[in-house]
Amino acid sequence: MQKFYVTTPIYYPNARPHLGSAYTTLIADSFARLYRSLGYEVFFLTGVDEHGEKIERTARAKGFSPKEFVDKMAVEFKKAWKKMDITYDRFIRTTDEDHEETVKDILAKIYNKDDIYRGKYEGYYCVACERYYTEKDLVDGKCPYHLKPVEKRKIDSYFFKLSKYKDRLIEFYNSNPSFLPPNYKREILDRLSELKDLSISRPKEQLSWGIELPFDEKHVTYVWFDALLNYLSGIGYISNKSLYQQFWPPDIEIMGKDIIWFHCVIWPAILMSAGLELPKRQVAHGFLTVDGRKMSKSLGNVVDPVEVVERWGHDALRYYLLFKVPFGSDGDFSWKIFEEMYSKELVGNIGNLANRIVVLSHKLLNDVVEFEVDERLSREVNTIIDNLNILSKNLDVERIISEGYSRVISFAGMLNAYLNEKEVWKTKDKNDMMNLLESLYILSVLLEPILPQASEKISSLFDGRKRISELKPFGKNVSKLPSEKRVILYKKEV
RNA sequence: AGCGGGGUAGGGUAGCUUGGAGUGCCCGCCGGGCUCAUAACCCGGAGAUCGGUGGUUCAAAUCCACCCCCCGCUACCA
Repeated sequence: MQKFYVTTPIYYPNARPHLGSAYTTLIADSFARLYRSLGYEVFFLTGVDEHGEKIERTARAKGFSPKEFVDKMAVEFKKAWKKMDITYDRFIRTTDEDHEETVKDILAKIYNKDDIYRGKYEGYYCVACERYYTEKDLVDGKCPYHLKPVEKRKIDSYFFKLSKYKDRLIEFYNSNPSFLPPNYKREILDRLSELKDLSISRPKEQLSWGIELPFDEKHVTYVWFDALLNYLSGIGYISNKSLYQQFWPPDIEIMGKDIIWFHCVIWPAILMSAGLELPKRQVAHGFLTVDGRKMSKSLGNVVDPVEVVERWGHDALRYYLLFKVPFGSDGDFSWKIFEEMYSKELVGNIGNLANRIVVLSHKLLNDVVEFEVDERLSREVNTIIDNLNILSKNLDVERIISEGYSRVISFAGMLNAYLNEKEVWKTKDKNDMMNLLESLYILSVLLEPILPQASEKISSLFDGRKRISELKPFGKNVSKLPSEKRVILYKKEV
Protein backbone atom coordinates (compact mmCIF):
# COMPACT_ATOMS: atom_id res chain seq x y z
CA MET A 1 0.00 0.00 0.00
CA GLN A 2 1.25 3.45 -0.82
CA LYS A 3 2.04 5.88 1.96
CA PHE A 4 1.42 9.59 2.29
CA TYR A 5 3.09 11.72 4.93
CA VAL A 6 1.79 15.28 5.20
CA THR A 7 2.84 17.95 7.66
CA THR A 8 1.96 21.45 8.77
CA PRO A 9 4.53 23.65 10.42
CA ILE A 10 4.45 23.56 14.18
CA TYR A 11 2.80 26.76 15.28
CA TYR A 12 4.23 29.20 17.75
CA PRO A 13 1.87 29.07 20.71
CA ASN A 14 2.39 32.52 22.15
CA ALA A 15 -1.16 33.29 21.08
CA ARG A 16 -4.25 31.29 20.18
CA PRO A 17 -4.57 29.82 16.67
CA HIS A 18 -5.29 32.47 14.09
CA LEU A 19 -6.75 32.39 10.61
CA GLY A 20 -3.37 31.70 9.03
CA SER A 21 -2.64 28.59 11.03
CA ALA A 22 -6.22 27.41 10.53
CA TYR A 23 -5.73 27.87 6.79
CA THR A 24 -2.62 25.71 6.69
CA THR A 25 -4.16 23.10 8.93
CA LEU A 26 -7.46 22.84 7.08
CA ILE A 27 -5.69 22.45 3.74
CA ALA A 28 -3.39 19.81 5.14
CA ASP A 29 -6.34 18.02 6.68
CA SER A 30 -8.15 18.01 3.38
CA PHE A 31 -5.23 16.30 1.70
CA ALA A 32 -4.87 13.83 4.54
CA ARG A 33 -8.54 12.93 4.12
CA LEU A 34 -8.26 12.67 0.35
CA TYR A 35 -5.28 10.36 0.36
CA ARG A 36 -6.85 8.19 3.05
CA SER A 37 -9.99 7.99 0.99
CA LEU A 38 -8.02 6.97 -2.07
CA GLY A 39 -6.57 4.10 -0.11
CA TYR A 40 -3.18 5.44 0.93
CA GLU A 41 -1.68 4.77 4.32
CA VAL A 42 -1.60 8.31 5.73
CA PHE A 43 0.26 10.06 8.50
CA PHE A 44 -0.69 13.65 9.22
CA LEU A 45 1.50 15.61 11.61
CA THR A 46 0.88 18.97 13.23
CA GLY A 47 1.85 20.53 16.54
CA VAL A 48 3.41 23.45 18.34
CA ASP A 49 6.88 24.97 18.59
CA GLU A 50 7.34 25.66 22.26
CA HIS A 51 10.87 26.90 22.73
CA GLY A 52 12.42 30.30 22.29
CA GLU A 53 12.76 33.71 23.79
CA LYS A 54 9.34 34.95 22.94
CA ILE A 55 7.57 32.10 24.69
CA GLU A 56 9.79 32.47 27.69
CA ARG A 57 9.06 36.16 27.93
CA THR A 58 5.32 35.85 27.27
CA ALA A 59 5.07 33.14 29.89
CA ARG A 60 6.94 35.11 32.54
CA ALA A 61 4.91 38.21 31.78
CA LYS A 62 1.76 36.25 32.52
CA GLY A 63 3.22 34.79 35.66
CA PHE A 64 3.81 31.27 34.42
CA SER A 65 6.85 29.16 33.89
CA PRO A 66 7.48 28.50 30.20
CA LYS A 67 6.41 24.89 30.59
CA GLU A 68 3.18 25.78 32.42
CA PHE A 69 2.40 28.30 29.74
CA VAL A 70 2.96 26.02 26.77
CA ASP A 71 0.98 23.26 28.46
CA LYS A 72 -2.00 25.58 28.49
CA MET A 73 -1.46 26.79 24.95
CA ALA A 74 -1.07 23.30 23.52
CA VAL A 75 -4.53 22.56 24.87
CA GLU A 76 -5.88 25.66 23.13
CA PHE A 77 -4.55 24.47 19.82
CA LYS A 78 -5.89 20.98 20.26
CA LYS A 79 -9.30 22.37 21.13
CA ALA A 80 -9.34 24.54 18.04
CA TRP A 81 -8.38 21.66 15.77
CA LYS A 82 -10.98 19.46 17.37
CA LYS A 83 -13.65 22.03 16.52
CA MET A 84 -12.52 21.79 12.91
CA ASP A 85 -12.40 17.99 12.89
CA ILE A 86 -8.73 18.01 12.05
CA THR A 87 -7.70 14.40 11.57
CA TYR A 88 -4.07 14.62 12.62
CA ASP A 89 -2.28 11.46 13.62
CA ARG A 90 0.06 13.12 16.02
CA PHE A 91 0.16 16.49 17.70
CA ILE A 92 3.82 17.06 18.36
CA ARG A 93 5.23 19.42 20.96
CA THR A 94 8.88 20.36 20.89
CA THR A 95 8.99 19.65 24.60
CA ASP A 96 8.10 16.02 23.90
CA GLU A 97 10.86 13.79 25.12
CA ASP A 98 11.41 12.03 21.82
CA HIS A 99 11.68 15.35 20.06
CA GLU A 100 14.43 16.51 22.36
CA GLU A 101 16.25 13.27 21.75
CA THR A 102 15.82 13.65 18.02
CA VAL A 103 17.29 17.15 18.07
CA LYS A 104 20.28 15.95 20.05
CA ASP A 105 20.76 12.98 17.79
CA ILE A 106 20.74 15.07 14.63
CA LEU A 107 22.95 17.74 16.15
CA ALA A 108 25.46 15.11 17.13
CA LYS A 109 25.40 13.63 13.63
CA ILE A 110 26.01 16.97 12.03
CA TYR A 111 28.64 17.92 14.57
CA ASN A 112 30.54 14.71 13.95
CA LYS A 113 30.41 15.44 10.29
CA ASP A 114 32.20 18.68 10.99
CA ASP A 115 29.30 20.81 9.79
CA ILE A 116 29.09 22.76 13.01
CA TYR A 117 31.71 25.18 14.24
CA ARG A 118 32.03 27.61 17.07
CA GLY A 119 31.99 31.28 16.22
CA LYS A 120 30.74 34.66 17.22
CA TYR A 121 27.31 35.87 16.48
CA GLU A 122 27.32 39.60 16.08
CA GLY A 123 24.17 41.57 16.42
CA TYR A 124 22.61 44.75 17.68
CA TYR A 125 21.15 44.25 21.10
CA CYS A 126 18.28 46.31 22.45
CA VAL A 127 18.20 46.20 26.22
CA ALA A 128 14.53 47.12 26.36
CA CYS A 129 13.51 44.38 23.95
CA GLU A 130 16.08 41.97 25.34
CA ARG A 131 16.80 40.75 21.87
CA TYR A 132 19.09 41.07 18.90
CA TYR A 133 18.42 42.83 15.65
CA THR A 134 20.24 42.67 12.38
CA GLU A 135 21.60 45.81 10.84
CA LYS A 136 18.73 45.96 8.38
CA ASP A 137 16.12 45.80 11.12
CA LEU A 138 17.34 49.00 12.65
CA VAL A 139 15.72 52.34 12.08
CA ASP A 140 18.35 55.08 11.96
CA GLY A 141 20.65 52.74 13.83
CA LYS A 142 18.11 52.40 16.61
CA CYS A 143 15.75 49.72 17.85
CA PRO A 144 12.67 49.71 15.60
CA TYR A 145 10.27 49.44 18.56
CA HIS A 146 11.77 51.58 21.26
CA LEU A 147 13.74 53.86 18.96
CA LYS A 148 16.51 53.71 21.49
CA PRO A 149 20.18 53.18 20.72
CA VAL A 150 21.30 49.58 20.46
CA GLU A 151 24.58 48.01 21.50
CA LYS A 152 26.66 46.01 19.11
CA ARG A 153 27.33 42.78 20.92
CA LYS A 154 29.20 39.64 20.13
CA ILE A 155 28.19 36.35 21.67
CA ASP A 156 29.46 32.84 21.41
CA SER A 157 27.38 30.75 19.10
CA TYR A 158 27.62 27.59 17.12
CA PHE A 159 27.12 27.80 13.39
CA PHE A 160 25.80 25.33 10.89
CA LYS A 161 27.75 25.28 7.63
CA LEU A 162 24.79 26.12 5.51
CA SER A 163 26.84 27.75 2.78
CA LYS A 164 28.64 24.49 2.18
CA TYR A 165 25.42 23.04 0.79
CA LYS A 166 24.73 25.68 -1.80
CA ASP A 167 25.75 23.69 -4.84
CA ARG A 168 24.14 20.53 -3.62
CA LEU A 169 20.89 22.36 -3.01
CA ILE A 170 20.89 23.76 -6.52
CA GLU A 171 21.62 20.35 -7.89
CA PHE A 172 18.79 18.91 -5.83
CA TYR A 173 16.28 21.53 -7.03
CA ASN A 174 17.25 20.82 -10.61
CA SER A 175 16.81 17.11 -10.36
CA ASN A 176 13.61 17.48 -8.32
CA PRO A 177 11.76 20.25 -10.11
CA SER A 178 8.58 19.85 -8.10
CA PHE A 179 10.27 20.29 -4.73
CA LEU A 180 10.02 24.08 -4.56
CA PRO A 181 6.70 25.94 -4.55
CA PRO A 182 6.36 27.07 -8.18
CA ASN A 183 5.65 30.72 -7.41
CA TYR A 184 8.75 31.11 -5.29
CA LYS A 185 11.24 29.01 -7.18
CA ARG A 186 13.14 31.79 -8.87
CA GLU A 187 13.25 33.90 -5.77
CA ILE A 188 14.84 31.12 -3.77
CA LEU A 189 17.39 30.34 -6.44
CA ASP A 190 18.26 33.99 -6.62
CA ARG A 191 18.71 34.41 -2.90
CA LEU A 192 20.82 31.30 -2.71
CA SER A 193 23.77 33.19 -4.14
CA GLU A 194 24.26 35.01 -0.85
CA LEU A 195 23.92 31.99 1.36
CA LYS A 196 25.56 32.40 4.75
CA ASP A 197 26.13 30.04 7.62
CA LEU A 198 23.44 29.82 10.23
CA SER A 199 23.75 30.59 13.90
CA ILE A 200 22.05 27.70 15.66
CA SER A 201 22.66 28.23 19.35
CA ARG A 202 22.54 30.71 22.19
CA PRO A 203 24.43 30.67 25.45
CA LYS A 204 22.23 29.48 28.27
CA GLU A 205 22.70 32.61 30.33
CA GLN A 206 20.91 34.43 27.58
CA LEU A 207 18.28 31.89 26.73
CA SER A 208 17.51 28.97 28.97
CA TRP A 209 14.26 27.77 27.39
CA GLY A 210 15.56 25.42 24.73
CA ILE A 211 17.20 22.11 24.02
CA GLU A 212 20.77 21.74 25.23
CA LEU A 213 23.45 21.06 22.65
CA PRO A 214 24.82 17.53 22.98
CA PHE A 215 28.38 18.76 22.59
CA ASP A 216 28.20 21.88 24.79
CA GLU A 217 25.98 21.98 27.83
CA LYS A 218 26.37 25.72 28.10
CA HIS A 219 24.35 26.34 24.94
CA VAL A 220 20.82 25.64 23.80
CA THR A 221 19.52 25.14 20.27
CA TYR A 222 18.14 28.15 18.63
CA VAL A 223 14.77 28.47 16.95
CA TRP A 224 14.53 26.86 13.56
CA PHE A 225 17.00 24.11 14.08
CA ASP A 226 14.84 22.82 16.86
CA ALA A 227 11.54 23.44 15.10
CA LEU A 228 12.29 21.88 11.72
CA LEU A 229 13.33 18.60 13.23
CA ASN A 230 9.80 18.01 14.45
CA TYR A 231 9.06 16.41 11.11
CA LEU A 232 11.55 13.69 12.01
CA SER A 233 10.66 13.22 15.64
CA GLY A 234 6.94 13.37 14.87
CA ILE A 235 7.14 10.31 12.67
CA GLY A 236 9.08 8.32 15.24
CA TYR A 237 12.70 8.89 14.25
CA ILE A 238 13.61 8.02 17.83
CA SER A 239 10.47 6.60 19.32
CA ASN A 240 9.02 4.39 16.59
CA LYS A 241 11.49 3.09 14.06
CA SER A 242 9.05 1.06 12.02
CA LEU A 243 6.69 3.99 11.66
CA TYR A 244 9.61 6.14 10.64
CA GLN A 245 10.77 3.64 8.10
CA GLN A 246 7.32 3.30 6.67
CA PHE A 247 6.65 7.01 6.22
CA TRP A 248 9.88 8.94 5.86
CA PRO A 249 10.28 11.26 3.92
CA PRO A 250 7.32 13.67 3.96
CA ASP A 251 5.39 13.69 0.71
CA ILE A 252 4.16 17.21 1.11
CA GLU A 253 4.90 19.86 3.69
CA ILE A 254 2.40 22.67 3.81
CA MET A 255 3.17 26.15 5.07
CA GLY A 256 2.48 29.84 4.77
CA LYS A 257 4.70 31.71 2.39
CA ASP A 258 6.61 33.42 5.21
CA ILE A 259 8.54 30.33 6.14
CA ILE A 260 9.45 29.07 2.70
CA TRP A 261 13.11 29.88 3.12
CA PHE A 262 13.45 27.72 6.19
CA HIS A 263 11.69 24.77 4.61
CA CYS A 264 13.23 25.01 1.18
CA VAL A 265 16.81 25.87 2.01
CA ILE A 266 17.74 25.33 5.64
CA TRP A 267 15.70 22.20 6.19
CA PRO A 268 17.01 20.31 3.15
CA ALA A 269 20.56 21.31 4.03
CA ILE A 270 20.16 19.93 7.53
CA LEU A 271 18.86 16.67 6.11
CA MET A 272 21.68 16.48 3.60
CA SER A 273 24.18 16.95 6.35
CA ALA A 274 22.49 14.29 8.46
CA GLY A 275 22.41 11.96 5.46
CA LEU A 276 18.64 11.62 5.39
CA GLU A 277 16.18 11.62 2.55
CA LEU A 278 14.51 14.91 1.65
CA PRO A 279 10.79 15.72 1.48
CA LYS A 280 9.21 15.46 -1.95
CA ARG A 281 7.33 18.71 -2.13
CA GLN A 282 7.18 21.97 -0.25
CA VAL A 283 3.80 23.61 -0.66
CA ALA A 284 3.17 27.21 0.26
CA HIS A 285 -0.04 29.15 0.46
CA GLY A 286 -0.43 32.91 0.50
CA PHE A 287 -1.58 35.33 3.14
CA LEU A 288 -5.07 36.55 3.77
CA THR A 289 -6.39 40.04 4.12
CA VAL A 290 -9.83 40.66 5.59
CA ASP A 291 -12.15 42.64 3.36
CA GLY A 292 -9.11 43.89 1.54
CA ARG A 293 -7.25 45.09 4.59
CA LYS A 294 -4.48 43.65 6.61
CA MET A 295 -5.75 41.93 9.71
CA SER A 296 -4.91 43.88 12.81
CA LYS A 297 -6.15 44.41 16.29
CA SER A 298 -6.25 48.15 15.86
CA LEU A 299 -8.53 47.82 12.83
CA GLY A 300 -10.63 45.40 14.82
CA ASN A 301 -11.00 43.10 11.84
CA VAL A 302 -9.24 40.06 13.21
CA VAL A 303 -11.05 36.92 12.12
CA ASP A 304 -11.01 34.24 14.79
CA PRO A 305 -11.25 30.91 12.96
CA VAL A 306 -12.79 29.25 15.99
CA GLU A 307 -15.63 31.76 16.06
CA VAL A 308 -16.23 31.33 12.35
CA VAL A 309 -16.37 27.59 12.73
CA GLU A 310 -18.67 27.74 15.75
CA ARG A 311 -21.18 29.79 13.83
CA TRP A 312 -20.94 28.49 10.28
CA GLY A 313 -19.37 25.08 10.65
CA HIS A 314 -15.93 24.10 9.47
CA ASP A 315 -17.23 23.02 6.07
CA ALA A 316 -17.85 26.66 5.25
CA LEU A 317 -14.39 27.78 6.25
CA ARG A 318 -12.74 24.92 4.37
CA TYR A 319 -14.79 25.57 1.29
CA TYR A 320 -13.93 29.24 1.34
CA LEU A 321 -10.23 28.60 1.77
CA LEU A 322 -10.18 25.93 -0.91
CA PHE A 323 -12.16 27.70 -3.59
CA LYS A 324 -12.27 31.42 -2.87
CA VAL A 325 -8.58 31.86 -2.23
CA PRO A 326 -6.25 31.15 -5.14
CA PHE A 327 -3.94 28.49 -3.79
CA GLY A 328 -0.35 29.67 -3.60
CA SER A 329 -1.19 33.35 -3.91
CA ASP A 330 -2.43 35.92 -1.46
CA GLY A 331 -6.15 36.15 -1.02
CA ASP A 332 -8.88 37.99 0.76
CA PHE A 333 -11.30 36.83 3.39
CA SER A 334 -14.37 38.80 2.45
CA TRP A 335 -17.40 38.50 4.68
CA LYS A 336 -19.66 39.41 1.79
CA ILE A 337 -18.26 36.66 -0.41
CA PHE A 338 -18.23 34.26 2.51
CA GLU A 339 -21.91 34.74 3.27
CA GLU A 340 -22.85 34.66 -0.39
CA MET A 341 -20.88 31.49 -0.86
CA TYR A 342 -22.57 29.93 2.12
CA SER A 343 -26.10 30.59 0.98
CA LYS A 344 -25.57 30.05 -2.74
CA GLU A 345 -23.11 27.23 -2.93
CA LEU A 346 -23.49 25.32 0.30
CA VAL A 347 -27.17 25.81 1.12
CA GLY A 348 -28.42 26.21 -2.46
CA ASN A 349 -26.28 23.83 -4.44
CA ILE A 350 -25.05 21.05 -2.16
CA GLY A 351 -27.53 21.21 0.72
CA ASN A 352 -30.62 21.68 -1.36
CA LEU A 353 -29.60 18.93 -3.75
CA ALA A 354 -29.22 16.42 -0.96
CA ASN A 355 -32.58 17.30 0.48
CA ARG A 356 -34.32 17.19 -2.91
CA ILE A 357 -33.06 13.71 -3.58
CA VAL A 358 -33.76 12.39 -0.12
CA VAL A 359 -37.30 13.77 0.02
CA LEU A 360 -38.13 12.65 -3.49
CA SER A 361 -36.76 9.17 -2.99
CA HIS A 362 -39.22 8.58 -0.17
CA LYS A 363 -42.08 9.90 -2.26
CA LEU A 364 -41.33 7.69 -5.23
CA LEU A 365 -39.90 4.52 -3.75
CA ASN A 366 -40.83 2.04 -1.04
CA ASP A 367 -37.48 0.38 -1.27
CA VAL A 368 -34.49 0.35 -3.55
CA VAL A 369 -35.01 -1.37 -6.89
CA GLU A 370 -32.82 -2.77 -9.63
CA PHE A 371 -32.08 -0.09 -12.16
CA GLU A 372 -30.35 0.71 -15.38
CA VAL A 373 -27.25 2.84 -14.94
CA ASP A 374 -27.24 6.25 -16.57
CA GLU A 375 -24.06 6.31 -18.60
CA ARG A 376 -23.53 10.03 -18.31
CA LEU A 377 -23.53 9.95 -14.52
CA SER A 378 -21.48 6.83 -14.24
CA ARG A 379 -18.90 8.10 -16.70
CA GLU A 380 -18.59 11.38 -14.82
CA VAL A 381 -18.02 9.58 -11.54
CA ASN A 382 -15.30 7.45 -13.09
CA THR A 383 -13.63 10.47 -14.60
CA ILE A 384 -13.64 12.31 -11.29
CA ILE A 385 -12.11 9.38 -9.46
CA ASP A 386 -9.50 8.67 -12.14
CA ASN A 387 -8.55 12.31 -12.13
CA LEU A 388 -8.17 12.42 -8.35
CA ASN A 389 -6.05 9.29 -8.45
CA ILE A 390 -3.68 10.68 -11.05
CA LEU A 391 -3.31 14.09 -9.44
CA SER A 392 -2.75 12.55 -6.04
CA LYS A 393 -0.14 10.18 -7.35
CA ASN A 394 1.74 13.16 -8.79
CA LEU A 395 1.35 15.16 -5.57
CA ASP A 396 -0.12 17.86 -7.76
CA VAL A 397 -1.89 19.63 -4.94
CA GLU A 398 -2.67 22.81 -6.86
CA ARG A 399 -4.61 20.87 -9.44
CA ILE A 400 -6.21 18.61 -6.88
CA ILE A 401 -7.99 21.74 -5.71
CA SER A 402 -8.56 23.58 -8.96
CA GLU A 403 -9.47 20.54 -11.04
CA GLY A 404 -10.12 17.54 -8.85
CA TYR A 405 -12.16 19.16 -6.14
CA SER A 406 -13.89 21.57 -8.51
CA ARG A 407 -15.10 18.67 -10.53
CA VAL A 408 -16.64 17.06 -7.48
CA ILE A 409 -18.57 20.26 -6.77
CA SER A 410 -19.62 20.46 -10.41
CA PHE A 411 -21.01 16.98 -10.09
CA ALA A 412 -23.53 18.34 -7.59
CA GLY A 413 -24.56 20.94 -10.16
CA MET A 414 -24.87 18.19 -12.74
CA LEU A 415 -27.25 16.29 -10.47
CA ASN A 416 -29.41 19.36 -9.90
CA ALA A 417 -29.64 19.76 -13.66
CA TYR A 418 -30.37 16.07 -14.16
CA LEU A 419 -33.26 16.28 -11.74
CA ASN A 420 -34.74 19.24 -13.59
CA GLU A 421 -34.18 17.79 -17.02
CA LYS A 422 -35.80 14.49 -16.22
CA GLU A 423 -38.58 16.09 -14.16
CA VAL A 424 -38.47 13.08 -11.92
CA TRP A 425 -41.18 14.42 -9.57
CA LYS A 426 -43.53 14.41 -12.57
CA THR A 427 -42.54 11.21 -14.35
CA LYS A 428 -42.05 9.33 -11.07
CA ASP A 429 -39.46 7.31 -12.96
CA LYS A 430 -37.90 4.87 -10.51
CA ASN A 431 -34.93 4.30 -12.72
CA ASP A 432 -34.00 7.99 -12.72
CA MET A 433 -34.65 8.16 -9.02
CA MET A 434 -32.28 5.32 -8.30
CA ASN A 435 -29.60 6.90 -10.43
CA LEU A 436 -29.94 10.05 -8.37
CA LEU A 437 -29.84 8.23 -5.09
CA GLU A 438 -26.77 6.32 -6.13
CA SER A 439 -25.15 9.56 -7.27
CA LEU A 440 -25.91 11.31 -4.00
CA TYR A 441 -24.31 8.53 -2.06
CA ILE A 442 -21.21 8.60 -4.23
CA LEU A 443 -21.13 12.37 -3.99
CA SER A 444 -21.06 12.14 -0.22
CA VAL A 445 -18.01 9.89 -0.44
CA LEU A 446 -16.28 12.23 -2.88
CA LEU A 447 -17.04 15.23 -0.69
CA GLU A 448 -15.33 13.90 2.40
CA PRO A 449 -12.02 15.77 1.89
CA ILE A 450 -13.83 18.96 0.88
CA LEU A 451 -16.93 19.14 3.05
CA PRO A 452 -16.55 16.50 5.76
CA GLN A 453 -19.60 17.63 7.73
CA ALA A 454 -21.91 17.36 4.75
CA SER A 455 -20.31 14.10 3.74
CA GLU A 456 -20.86 12.64 7.17
CA LYS A 457 -24.49 13.71 7.31
CA ILE A 458 -25.34 12.22 3.95
CA SER A 459 -23.49 8.97 4.35
CA SER A 460 -25.02 8.42 7.78
CA LEU A 461 -28.38 8.17 6.00
CA PHE A 462 -27.07 5.16 4.16
CA ASP A 463 -24.55 2.84 5.72
CA GLY A 464 -21.91 5.09 7.12
CA ARG A 465 -18.67 6.46 5.87
CA LYS A 466 -16.81 4.83 3.02
CA ARG A 467 -13.62 5.56 1.19
CA ILE A 468 -13.38 6.31 -2.48
CA SER A 469 -11.21 3.22 -2.84
CA GLU A 470 -14.01 1.10 -1.38
CA LEU A 471 -16.69 2.27 -3.80
CA LYS A 472 -18.25 -0.36 -6.01
CA PRO A 473 -19.02 0.29 -9.69
CA PHE A 474 -21.73 2.87 -10.28
CA GLY A 475 -25.09 1.29 -9.56
CA LYS A 476 -23.93 -1.13 -6.90
CA ASN A 477 -23.51 1.09 -3.87
CA VAL A 478 -26.92 2.01 -2.51
CA SER A 479 -28.67 -0.85 -0.80
CA LYS A 480 -31.40 0.98 1.11
CA LEU A 481 -33.41 4.16 1.17
CA PRO A 482 -32.11 7.08 3.24
CA SER A 483 -32.91 6.51 6.90
CA GLU A 484 -34.51 9.94 7.22
CA LYS A 485 -37.20 11.54 5.12
CA ARG A 486 -35.35 14.81 4.79
CA VAL A 487 -31.88 16.18 5.45
CA ILE A 488 -30.66 19.69 6.18
CA LEU A 489 -26.93 19.87 5.58
CA TYR A 490 -26.60 23.61 6.05
CA LYS A 491 -29.14 25.83 7.72
CA LYS A 492 -30.22 28.83 5.75
CA GLU A 493 -29.98 31.03 8.82
CA VAL A 494 -27.06 30.52 11.13
C1' A B 1 17.26 49.57 -5.35
C1' G B 2 17.61 44.25 -6.41
C1' C B 3 14.62 40.04 -6.94
C1' G B 4 9.89 37.67 -7.19
C1' G B 5 4.44 37.27 -7.90
C1' G B 6 0.12 39.34 -10.18
C1' G B 7 -2.79 42.56 -13.93
C1' U B 8 -8.50 37.70 -18.20
C1' A B 9 -16.48 40.64 -19.07
C1' G B 10 -19.28 44.88 -13.25
C1' G B 11 -16.48 41.98 -9.11
C1' G B 12 -13.65 37.36 -8.06
C1' U B 13 -10.96 33.45 -10.54
C1' A B 14 -9.19 29.03 -13.93
C1' G B 15 -6.52 28.60 -18.41
C1' C B 16 -0.30 30.30 -19.59
C1' U B 17 4.96 25.10 -18.32
C1' U B 18 3.83 21.49 -23.74
C1' G B 19 0.88 28.48 -28.77
C1' G B 20 -4.48 26.74 -32.42
C1' A B 21 -11.28 30.30 -33.05
C1' G B 22 -11.80 34.20 -26.09
C1' U B 23 -12.75 28.34 -23.57
C1' G B 24 -14.49 27.38 -18.16
C1' C B 25 -16.15 28.37 -13.04
C1' C B 26 -18.50 31.53 -8.75
C1' C B 27 -21.19 36.16 -7.71
C1' G B 28 -24.04 40.21 -9.96
C1' C B 29 -27.40 41.72 -14.24
C1' C B 30 -31.49 40.55 -18.13
C1' G B 31 -35.10 36.96 -20.06
C1' G B 32 -37.53 32.21 -19.73
C1' G B 33 -38.73 27.35 -17.31
C1' C B 34 -39.95 24.31 -13.00
C1' U B 35 -42.60 23.54 -8.36
C1' C B 36 -39.51 17.53 -5.83
C1' A B 37 -36.54 21.01 -2.70
C1' U B 38 -33.71 25.05 2.72
C1' A B 39 -38.01 31.50 -1.85
C1' A B 40 -33.95 26.65 -3.13
C1' C B 41 -33.22 24.33 -8.67
C1' C B 42 -32.70 24.44 -14.26
C1' C B 43 -32.15 26.75 -19.23
C1' G B 44 -30.90 30.90 -22.34
C1' G B 45 -28.72 35.84 -22.89
C1' A B 46 -25.97 40.55 -22.49
C1' G B 47 -21.14 41.89 -21.05
C1' A B 48 -13.65 41.15 -22.34
C1' U B 49 -9.20 45.19 -27.89
C1' C B 50 -7.08 38.40 -22.00
C1' G B 51 -2.59 45.85 -18.40
C1' G B 52 0.12 48.74 -22.78
C1' U B 53 3.50 48.76 -27.05
C1' G B 54 6.44 46.11 -30.33
C1' G B 55 8.32 41.29 -32.00
C1' U B 56 8.48 35.72 -33.27
C1' U B 57 4.68 32.58 -35.85
C1' C B 58 0.24 30.33 -40.77
C1' A B 59 -1.65 31.08 -35.62
C1' A B 60 -0.40 34.27 -28.92
C1' A B 61 -4.14 35.25 -23.01
C1' U B 62 -0.32 31.50 -23.79
C1' C B 63 6.62 32.52 -26.34
C1' C B 64 10.35 37.03 -26.50
C1' A B 65 11.56 42.44 -25.49
C1' C B 66 10.41 47.01 -23.37
C1' C B 67 6.93 49.98 -20.53
C1' C B 68 2.82 51.05 -16.89
C1' C B 69 0.01 49.69 -12.36
C1' C B 70 -0.76 46.52 -7.76
C1' C B 71 1.40 43.31 -4.05
C1' G B 72 5.24 40.80 -1.65
C1' C B 73 10.48 39.17 -0.33
C1' U B 74 15.57 40.90 0.92
C1' A B 75 16.80 35.56 6.15
C1' C B 76 18.80 33.94 12.17
C1' C B 77 11.49 37.51 15.84
C1' A B 78 8.39 33.08 14.98
